[in-house]
Amino acid sequence: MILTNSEENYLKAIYHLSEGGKMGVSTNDLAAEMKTKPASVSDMLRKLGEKKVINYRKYYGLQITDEGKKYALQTIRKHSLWEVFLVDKLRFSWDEVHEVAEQLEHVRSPLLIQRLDEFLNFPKFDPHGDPIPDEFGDVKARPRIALSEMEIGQNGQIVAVKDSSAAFLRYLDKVGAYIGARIRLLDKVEFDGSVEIAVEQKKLFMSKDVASNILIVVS
Amino acid sequence: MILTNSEENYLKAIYHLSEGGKMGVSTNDLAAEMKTKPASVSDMLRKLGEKKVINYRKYYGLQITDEGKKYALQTIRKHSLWEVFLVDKLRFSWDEVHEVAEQLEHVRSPLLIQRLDEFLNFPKFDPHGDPIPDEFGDVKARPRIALSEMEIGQNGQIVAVKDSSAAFLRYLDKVGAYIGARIRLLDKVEFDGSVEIAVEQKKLFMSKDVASNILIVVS
DNA sequence: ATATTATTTTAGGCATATCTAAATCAATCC
DNA sequence: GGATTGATTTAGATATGCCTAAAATAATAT
Repeated sequence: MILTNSEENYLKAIYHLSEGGKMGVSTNDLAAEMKTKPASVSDMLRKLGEKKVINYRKYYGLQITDEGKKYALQTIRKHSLWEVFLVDKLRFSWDEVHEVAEQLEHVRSPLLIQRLDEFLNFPKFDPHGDPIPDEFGDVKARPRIALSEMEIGQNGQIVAVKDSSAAFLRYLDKVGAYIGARIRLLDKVEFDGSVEIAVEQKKLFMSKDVASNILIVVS
Repeated sequence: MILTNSEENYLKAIYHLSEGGKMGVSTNDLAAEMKTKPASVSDMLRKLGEKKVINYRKYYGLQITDEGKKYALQTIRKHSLWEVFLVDKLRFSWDEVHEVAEQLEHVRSPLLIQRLDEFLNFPKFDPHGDPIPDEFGDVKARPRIALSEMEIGQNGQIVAVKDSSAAFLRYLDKVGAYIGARIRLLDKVEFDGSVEIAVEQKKLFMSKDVASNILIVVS
């Protein structure tokens, strides 16, 4: 079955939203993610339902099917490989790659992706530290460490927290340390184990207690 | 101004047809080239006329404008660079590249093309031996030699003939030596200067007289 | 010069993908 | 339980790009 570029993009967004959030994906959320209107999303959900890549019951909700996941992972794989190409071979910085990879991911040629993968030496993670699905759609679990265990100069991304108390989350919110935020460990204070980090460019200090409750994927 | 992918493709075809043939481009020819129907071409010509990339008078004919040429050459440049990438870096053979490059050429990112050009070491010719327009749309004139002057083992493409007599053209037609045909010089007979060549894979012998009237671009 | 033929264009439809405005459904609040 | 609110869907438009069938124009043949 052939999906249009637009259908591929929606499916990718649905996959990301349903993995990250765990709960159902709302029409409004999808509209925001796709920078479009809820009415357009409804239209598309009906089509994706007809193509069996999602289970869709109107006014109720949706669920991505195994078939749909396969397509989403395929697209994510292509996107990621192109990002690696742009950064490793064409000297793009990680903030320049997304828009271009968004276009490149829709090029249809299995041979191209196979050869690109080989040319890039079968990378396992994209420039943002996210794992690259293999040709069968299998995703390697990302090795995560506590922020307190990072080395000086290392970069990473917040992927989870151990403590989910409201007080802790309020604090994280205040300093801008949301899930997905980019972290760089600038310095470690040996005396008390506290750390100096940059969260999305913004420098701040953090106690060892806090830092050991934040899980990072290094990139 | 932004052109759609389809508009870019039409413009490229118009450019090629009006360069190669010299005479005006007919709606029918364009339809054949684009594998579509004349009615669709008429529609598109009106749009291209409105966008001032061609001068179009219905039932009369069309002419590509300077603006149009600029866009066509830009697209051809992107196509060619991707072809070089596919062949040089991803080990594609020259007959596998066209369809993929056809998709890649529509990716919009000036930085991408600039960096790709650099990554490929500023190639001047594509894998078919055609010149690659530079970023300003300038095309290097291709150095052409007579078939009789090729070295053994060299490959090239027929680009012109010196003798245009009907008899000569009939002969060329018979052996499949059309403009654009791929040539490989297999052997030269010192005694009479005759050559053994492969024209599009097909082996044949040719007298020095004939061979010196066929112009080749080596690749 | 008129008739035939070939080319080209218009008219009207279909599919994708989007939009705004209106209608419908679900959930929550007295 | 009924009314209000918010989310979602439908209805009706627009734009691209293609199609077939019919009309209009140009080229040619007699």
